[in-house]
Amino acid sequence: MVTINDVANAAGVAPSTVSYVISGKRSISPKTRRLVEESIRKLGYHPHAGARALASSKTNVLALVVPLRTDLNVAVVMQFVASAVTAARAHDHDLLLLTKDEGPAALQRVASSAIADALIVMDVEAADPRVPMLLALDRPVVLIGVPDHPAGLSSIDLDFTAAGSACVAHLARLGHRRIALIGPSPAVYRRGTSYATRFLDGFDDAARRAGVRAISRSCNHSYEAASHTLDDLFAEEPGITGLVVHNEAVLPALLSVLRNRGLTVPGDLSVVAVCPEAMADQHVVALTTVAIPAEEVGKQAVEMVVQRLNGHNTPEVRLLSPRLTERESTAAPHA
Amino acid sequence: MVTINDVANAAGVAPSTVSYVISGKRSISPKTRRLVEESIRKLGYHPHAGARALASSKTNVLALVVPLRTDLNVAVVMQFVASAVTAARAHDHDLLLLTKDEGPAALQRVASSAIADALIVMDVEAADPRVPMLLALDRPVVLIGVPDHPAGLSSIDLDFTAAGSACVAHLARLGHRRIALIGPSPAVYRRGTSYATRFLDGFDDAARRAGVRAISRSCNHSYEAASHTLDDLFAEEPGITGLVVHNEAVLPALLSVLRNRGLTVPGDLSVVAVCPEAMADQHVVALTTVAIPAEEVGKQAVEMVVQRLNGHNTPEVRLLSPRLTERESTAAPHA
DNA sequence: TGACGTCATCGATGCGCTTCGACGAATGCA
DNA sequence: TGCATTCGTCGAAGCGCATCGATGACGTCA
Repeated sequence: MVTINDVANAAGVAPSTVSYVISGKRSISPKTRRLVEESIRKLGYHPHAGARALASSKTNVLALVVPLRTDLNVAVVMQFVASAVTAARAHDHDLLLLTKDEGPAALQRVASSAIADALIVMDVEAADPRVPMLLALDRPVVLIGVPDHPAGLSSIDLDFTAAGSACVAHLARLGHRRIALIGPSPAVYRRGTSYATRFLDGFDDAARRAGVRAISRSCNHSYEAASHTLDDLFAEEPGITGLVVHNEAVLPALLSVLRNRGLTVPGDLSVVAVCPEAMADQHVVALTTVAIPAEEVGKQAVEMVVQRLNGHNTPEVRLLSPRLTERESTAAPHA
Repeated sequence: MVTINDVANAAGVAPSTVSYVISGKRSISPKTRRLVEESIRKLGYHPHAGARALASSKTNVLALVVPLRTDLNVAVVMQFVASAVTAARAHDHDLLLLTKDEGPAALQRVASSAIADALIVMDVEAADPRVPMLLALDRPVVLIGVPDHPAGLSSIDLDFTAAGSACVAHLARLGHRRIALIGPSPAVYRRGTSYATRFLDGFDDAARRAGVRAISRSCNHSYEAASHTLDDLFAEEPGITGLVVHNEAVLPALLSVLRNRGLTVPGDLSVVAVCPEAMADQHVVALTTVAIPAEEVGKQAVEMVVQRLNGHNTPEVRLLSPRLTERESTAAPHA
């Protein structure tokens, strides 16, 4: 292994000088800098991460806690992770992957062992058992999703309440008076994932304000489930002309069901989907969507956490404003 | 921070004794062991990862290089990562996430800085530029996917050649004489990802052996693309009665297209899909599949790498046998 | 009873790095 | 010319741990 001493010898300087060349924490004459940098390159020197962590109490690693269920959100989670790792590298950090399944103990472990400098936690629930422990961790933490009591933690998420409202507002503006929400699977509600209820709140609220009749159902993402949910909705409220789908996974199945029943979109039924932008064009008819800005969230999460590592010490809650993009799946209802 | 010295003091023993209690590398009297373990628990001691890495030259971290394009394979990649991280934890290792985009330099960096003990590299291409560097790395490496010249590297993958053959064999056995393959997107072939061509080889080969007329097309995963590809195939070979789909992402769109054209599955057309088992039931008709055993691959990849870390030093190429599960989407063709 | 082996524990050393205080040389100003 | 600064560099200390050789205590066997 090439050490800082090897570099120092090769360059004819002291090891500490090499260190200062690398960190830039003291001024170095152009001549020595050049000498050292050449030796580094020539020897292919890379500082030993462990030694560095030991001496400086910094690992340059961020821990990312991800829900690795394969049943849900896959595309969204993936987008998020991708942008987070990119952003982290841009700030000279690596990403350590933890799963939600490992529970609070894993967070404790990673923090106490100085494996990571900070944590980013996805899929936070309304009353998340991890929150109190994260507070006690004395390392920067950023949550994706907003718990009921964020206390001193930073968090970031799409403003799902506003998103719910935006969908209703759009349909109402087009003239729809009876609409329905197809929400996430019952499991999501059961887990208390707060985005589901926040969206529903925004949906109901906007419907009330707009004087629109609105009902909702949660729905699994099989073809069967989509079909049953639709039956339920039309049974309760036969005159539905607008559908809000807050469940990316069921979209393909749902659109198939509609087609099989001879219902055209947007002719018979307008559809607004809450999903990643990229998913809008993967269907027969391009979908009007409220985008889930997974990339933006990932990037900002990393940046918030890096800021806090740099001493910026005020917790902050960021809610990104929803953006509704009108495409072909919504139109005014038949008179 | 709680150090090994704190524990030693609390327990009234030497630091080295604490170390031996933890590692089990020397015998310890039951009494001291109890004392030490209690102190560890009471103080909430976790060994400092950096210090440990420095002293022992082991990080207990595995680097996982993932293709984080969101356009492709998302579900498969996700499954794989999930099982890898679980398996890694089972062997007391953490997972560091690297993206393919970072290129060979990132691998170099991670290895030279002693950030990770070993590497697992996904989405390996036939002539992968990373292979030579990985060889020079002097750390265990396991590849997911098989390059043309695996040289001294271990690798694991589904036996895609056999998978291609299995699909053809199944359709041939049912009596189909004209079949088509809808393959991955052109981008995949362009990148030289070897599983695509291996599958195609197996497909062609089996068709020849079975005396079946077989053609193939690559296909993007939009609705449009699916529709065009289908046109192409039927233009070239009007009598097609069996379809092999080696492209998870296009499945929903493809099935929609078929339905819209009034083609029933398996009545007019039998469909065999190559995709994760979990995806088989997400469609109107449960799909006959050759499973992509992402979980198994992830788990075994980790286990191979851990074995090599434990001194088991022979590179090994594992090809998992395909498993075809017959469901509702295949049947004998109309006479 | 003495020589010897085993078991449990200790102390010292070093892993590779960052950081702090110290120090000589070059520079400023009077 | 002399003194105070500033600049660039060095050496030493210490981060928390694993590991090796050494050391006693104890038991065994002759």
